[in-house]
Parts: sequence; structure tokens; C-alpha cells
Amino acid sequence: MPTTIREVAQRAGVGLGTVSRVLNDSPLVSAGTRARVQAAIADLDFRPSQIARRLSLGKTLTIAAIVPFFTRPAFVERLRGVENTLIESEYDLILYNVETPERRDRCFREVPRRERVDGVLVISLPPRLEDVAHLVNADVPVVLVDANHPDLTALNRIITDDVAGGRQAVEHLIGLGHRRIGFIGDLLESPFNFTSSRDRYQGYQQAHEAAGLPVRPEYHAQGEHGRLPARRLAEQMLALPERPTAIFAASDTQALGVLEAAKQAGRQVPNDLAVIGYDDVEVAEYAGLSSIRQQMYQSGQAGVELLLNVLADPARPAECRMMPTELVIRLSTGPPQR
Amino acid sequence: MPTTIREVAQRAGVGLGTVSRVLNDSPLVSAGTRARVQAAIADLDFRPSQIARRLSLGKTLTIAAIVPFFTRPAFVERLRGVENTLIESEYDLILYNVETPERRDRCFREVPRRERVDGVLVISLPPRLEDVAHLVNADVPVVLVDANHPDLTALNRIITDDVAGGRQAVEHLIGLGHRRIGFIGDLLESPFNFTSSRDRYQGYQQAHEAAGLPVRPEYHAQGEHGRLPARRLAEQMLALPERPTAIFAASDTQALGVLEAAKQAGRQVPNDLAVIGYDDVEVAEYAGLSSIRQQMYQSGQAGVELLLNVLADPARPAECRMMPTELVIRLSTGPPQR
DNA sequence: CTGTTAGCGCCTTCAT
DNA sequence: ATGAAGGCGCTAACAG
Repeated sequence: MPTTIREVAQRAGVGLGTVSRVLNDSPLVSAGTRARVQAAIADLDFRPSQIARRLSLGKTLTIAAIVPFFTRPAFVERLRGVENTLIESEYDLILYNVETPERRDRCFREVPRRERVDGVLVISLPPRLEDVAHLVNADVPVVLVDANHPDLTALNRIITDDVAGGRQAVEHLIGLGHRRIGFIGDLLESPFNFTSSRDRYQGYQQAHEAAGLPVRPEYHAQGEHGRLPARRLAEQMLALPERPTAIFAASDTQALGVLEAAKQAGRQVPNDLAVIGYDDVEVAEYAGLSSIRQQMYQSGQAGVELLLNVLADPARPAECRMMPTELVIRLSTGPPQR
Repeated sequence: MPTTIREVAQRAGVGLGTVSRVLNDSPLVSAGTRARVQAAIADLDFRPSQIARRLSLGKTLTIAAIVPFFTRPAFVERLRGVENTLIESEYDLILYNVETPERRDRCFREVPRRERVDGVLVISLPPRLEDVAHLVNADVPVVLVDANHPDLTALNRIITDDVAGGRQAVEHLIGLGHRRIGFIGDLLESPFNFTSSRDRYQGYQQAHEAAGLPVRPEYHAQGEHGRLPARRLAEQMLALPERPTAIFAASDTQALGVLEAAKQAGRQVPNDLAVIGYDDVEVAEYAGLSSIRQQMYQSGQAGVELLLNVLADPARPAECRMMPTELVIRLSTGPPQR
């Protein structure tokens, strides 16, 4: 049997209301009794029951994170930011891992309910139009992290500007003098509706237009996410009669595949081929890979902070916070060989 | 205001005990009233408050997972098994990520308490001797997954036999005809007391003894976990006057570093150098890397099952379940060149 | 079979 | 400043 507040009260010779006040740092307790109560708490090794506390407060003190977290390192990194921030608060983090569209739908439908959690973080999982209504009308606040959509204006969210990031990457290459730049990204259609690759390609297009360069379809390849598929695509692209002098990959994972393809084809990086990735995950540094850094950890953190703010002030209007991206230049990019 | 059981009762024209029975699938309800109640529940879109339920039941219906989950893919994979299994049950999964020894100690001390959770899974985090007492005497059951120690007999756990796995790997190499076999592993001392590398090396030694081969200290290198450190160590080892014809790396990540070192040194794999890793993570297949497969996902699953069993029958004696390992032969191992 | 009642442990008025 | 009392929503034991 766990100790209860009542036993503490008895032992300290006070009423149980007083114990509750001490527990909740109420100023309405004299120093003396506070000390007595604290002594009793220590003696009995008492910890208040979270459950009872929750029932009484009418809050679950729990936040759910819905994450497709095993597919890519970037998702895990965001979750890491969430976990580390939430641990400082009084909220518990409960986890829903989404690996199938069915599971995603079920989570969107069943998780954001007041009888389960106080708030929900949706990480890197863009809701579809039909989900938006659910999420907006959910009886608990929802914050999206790394998920954007033009129709989401009613939802709180932390986004990164993938279009700008893609532009940044390609402007870097163009600035170095490249004129034939390949893009290797994910399939544009995925069951999870991931938009990042698409948006980064849009940035690619914008940079080309701004520089007056043509966007050539043979320089755009898409495939399953992963190093190996990207490697295959890069091999094909490097075998083109007029091969690109630089390749922008939609993720570092894919950029690694491109590096392998270059080595395979006997191309020196960056002289024969400049390569830039996206995300700046840990291996990018090892691999000397230029990349676009996203503040993934910080975006998780920002998501939690936003959610806690909404929890504290439910009337607060929906907010969209943009995380900046940063160009990180390493050894894999340089001017084209002449 | 969320709907309550009371309103449902009113609407269905029954007592609230009956509603509770319907919710809990009690057979003591006539088909007619059950239908009426269910209709009322549907009309009101009623979901029972988990919190109230928990307080009443005296259970948190929550299980904590303590995981160092961002450091290595193998940990995440185990967590994945945990999550996917637990989702089928009525328990919520709450997450504690451990990245520092301080945090680990705090988790071991504060998490396994009845007022917080019903049970705890400790994943890939070997407790130290002083922690064992805490965990054994904790007022909720604890199951270790992928954490072993001779002194842990009082704790429920799912382990993999890293010694046997290491032996298996090295026996494979010896069977192929190798006599000079290097080992590259983690630092034997780590703040988290990870034992896997040490155990795998022990298997290495056993295989050597069984085959009557000498264990040569210059063939044993240890360094930080990671591809790059392993690569450096392998480069040194390959520069030895009498270099090994095969290398067993304590993880696939490190084996990838060894492969890079071999390529760097102009050694053909497997002809000039056979390489075998451990874990059989996803990239092993891409890389054509022979490895020792661990059932990581299944070990998480098994941990949950064991914990649920203990929860159902607290008197059940502590159990230690061993997960098998499996030799996976790919392109990176073959007989030595003569 | 079904309605009623008494807690589960805590927080929060309301008096004092 | 503090004690007493009511209630959070549900389950389970007890009558009927």
C-alpha cells in the first residue's frame, strides 16, 4: 500500500489540507508547520499519487507524441528534443509510433481526446485535409512539428521552410559556378504525404529560375528514401551524356548514396562532382558532407514550449513558428572543374 | 466538459453500475439493457475517463520504458518492438530517454514507483550493483531487456548471449580457415557499463581457445563506438607487420568502418580481408556484410510479454529468457587468400 | 440481473 | 494559517 496524504497529516499532526498545501507550494502555510509536514513526508518516503492528483485536477498531466520515428534519424532527433524538454515539466510523455497509414489514422482519431491526454504533438506527419477537422476540433490542443500544409492555418505548428532550404542549397551550388545541377529526392507520392522532398525540389526550381537556368527533367530523379536507392539514381544520372557537375540530395542519407555513386564512377568529390545534402545529421560531419542544417532538436523543443503555452492559455490564437535553416559548407562542395 | 458515466446512465434509464458493467464487458447484463446502454454511449460519444478508471482500479495502466534510445539503432529497434506490442494492450507507454549517467541514476531511482507506473522496462541499460537493490525492491515489477549481469538473478530479463554470438562469429571465420583474426570493439569501460562489446570479445577468446589459436593482444583494438573510430583502428591494425586476414567488429556500424579501412588500404573484401559485424542492422544487408543477427524487435516484444505476465501474476519467480543469435553470411566473409 | 453505496487519494473551497 | 468537507469519474461490493 502506498502511503497517503492522510497518514502524512496524522504523523505531522495537521489536517490533510495542510499537507496538500505544502505539496503544492502554497504560501498559506507557516514555516513551522511546513517543516513538520516535510519531515513527515521524508520519514514516510511519501510521494503523492499522480493518478489521484490528476483526477482531482481534471487533467491527465500527459502529452502524447505521434511520431513515425523509426524511419529516419531526423524524426528521432526531433523526438529527442521533445523528450528532453518535457522532462523538465510535470507532464509525462506517452508515445505513439506510426508505421502505417492505418495506424496514423487511428492515432489522429483516438489520441487527441481529453480523457486520455492534455495535448498532442504530431511530429513529421502531415495530416491530410480530412484529418485537419479532427485535429482542430479535438478537445485538446494539438501542435504539429515539422508538418505543414497551406490549409493548416488553424493549427499550431513549428515548421521549417524546406523551400527556402532547398533554394539555399542550390544557390550555394550556383554561386560556386555550377550550371548543371541534379536533384535526387524521395518519391513525390508517399502514403504519409511527406512534403519535405517536394518542397526542397521547389526551392531547387526557384533558385534555377532566379538565376535564369533551365530546369531539366533528366536532372530530377526520385526514388524510395534510403542510401542505396539514391545511389542507383545517382549512378544513372552520372551516366547521362551531359552529366551534372553537382547534385543536391533531399537528405543526407541520400547524399551518402550519391557520394558512393561518385566514388564508384571514379568521380572526385568535389572536383568532378559537388554534393550537398540536407538535415545535417551526425554522419554528415564525418563524411565531410555539405548540408542544410535544420534545427531538429530545437524544433521538438519549440513544439513542446508552444504546446505548454497553449495549455496555459487555451484561448491563444494558433501560431506558426518557422525554424531557420543554415548552410553548412564542408568538403563535398566546390567550384566545378573547368 | 467530458461526458460522464452518470449522464449515460440517465439517458439509458439505468443505474450507473450497469453502465460500468457494460463498459467492462461484464456478463451480468441482459442483452436488452446492454443494447440501450451502448446506444446511449454512442449517442453521447462517451469515452470513460482513464484517470478515474485508474484511480478506482488502483493501477496506472502505464508502463515506463527507460532507454538510451538515441545512441544506436539497435536500441531504437528494441523500443519499436516494445511499442508495437504494448499498443495491443490497455497499457500506455511512457518514455524516459537516458543520455547521461546522471539521468540514468535518476530514472532508476524515481521511475519504478507505484504512484507513477505499473511496471518498468529497462532497455539496453545494464544497472550497476548499487542499482540492483533499488530495482529488485522497487514496488513495481521491472524487466530488463538486453541487459545482463551475473548479479541480476533476482531480476526478470530478456538477454541475448553476446558471448555465444561472438564465438559464433569467430568460429565462422576460423572455419573458413582464418588464423589471424582481429577484433575491433567499444571501449571496455563506458559510463553506461555496456557489456555487449566485452562479451563478444569473450566469445572471440573462447573460439580461439577451443581452436587452439593464440589470442594476440595486437589484434584487439577498442575505441569509441562509431564508424569512424573503428575505421581508424582498422587502419592501424591493417598496417601491422603481420596483419590479420579477418576482422570481427563488435557492431555493424564499426564493421562499416572496417570495410572503409580495407578499401582505403587497397585490400579486397573478402579475399584480402574477411569482415564480420554484429547486430544485422538494416545497412548490413545493403553493404553485403556478414553479421550476427539479433532479434532486437522480438526482444522488445518478449520484454513486454514478460512484464505483462508478471503484472498478471506478481508472485511469479524471476525469469531470464535468452534470445537466440543467428549467423548471417553475406559477401564480406570468405576463406583467406593463400 | 440491476440500482445503490462506499471508497480510490488528492485538491479546493469554506469556515474558523 | 489551518481543519473539515465535498467532489473529481469510475469500479466493485452489497442489497435487492
